[in-house]
Amino acid sequence: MGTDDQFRMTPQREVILEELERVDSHPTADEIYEMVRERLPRISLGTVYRNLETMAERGMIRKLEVAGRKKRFDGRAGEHYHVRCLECGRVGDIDRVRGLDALTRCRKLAGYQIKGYRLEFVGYCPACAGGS
Amino acid sequence: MGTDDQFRMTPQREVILEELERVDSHPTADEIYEMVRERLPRISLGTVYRNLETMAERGMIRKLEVAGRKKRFDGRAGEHYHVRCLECGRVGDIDRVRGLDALTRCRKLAGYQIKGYRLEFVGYCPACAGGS
DNA sequence: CTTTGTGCAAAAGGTTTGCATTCCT
DNA sequence: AGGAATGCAAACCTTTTGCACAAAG
Repeated sequence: MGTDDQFRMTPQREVILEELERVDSHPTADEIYEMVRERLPRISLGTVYRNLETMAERGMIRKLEVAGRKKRFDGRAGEHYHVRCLECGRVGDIDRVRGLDALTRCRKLAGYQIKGYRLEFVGYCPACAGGS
Repeated sequence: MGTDDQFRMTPQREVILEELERVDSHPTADEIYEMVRERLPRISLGTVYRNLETMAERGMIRKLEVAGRKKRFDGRAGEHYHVRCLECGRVGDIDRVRGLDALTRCRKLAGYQIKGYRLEFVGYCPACAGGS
């Protein structure tokens, strides 16, 4: 009575996971592809996309929902905020901590020069009310 | 010594602007295209894209920096937050008000069932430091 | 032998761009 | 004329998908 199908830890997945955990840059799919390709030259971009998706569904990695054209992925656990560079698009982390406000942390930890923030709530609209 | 080139208020731009101000749904470019097309059947999608971009640069409208695949546009002035429906992708507004916290407002005003939020800071990373 | 994953290449979705033409001024 | 904007179609970039083959249980 397997509710979920079996997941196989293939070499491709192992390497993707390792590379993703090695960096803290929230790479895009094609960046991950390039990183992985140095170790598995024959891997295909399609496989990278498929596996990132699969692993994100299983909670093994995180798919970032940030503004911008390309999707980004993250090997880190735990909730945290992000900082996006207006110039180069780079995305950094900010721990989600109480007590010390995030803006201050941001300046201190990452050296980012903060210009503002975007707050986006998510949930179910009246029409879709299906959420619960 | 014209720093900026001249901007012409063409019928196409007028209609795009009117339609955008008429709704509060933060339409995507193709939704705007459909709306506008009922009044200007011969307008092209390219023109819509170009004009949305141009008008956003001039601050006449706002290009939303929200998560998701398609870009969205907004005819409203003033800063405000957004709510995104996890089911249908609809994007609603929440005024940025002090005193009454946003979560409460969100439930009251829009009837959204809030499941969480995304906070994204923006600024310049150490490498791009050019911001000032 | 059945299921799951892979590589490859084609398709799809969204946006941008080149070019000849039209519209203003 | 001369610059700016338009329509059309082709190009582009990112992501997804179909399919035949390979690998794992």
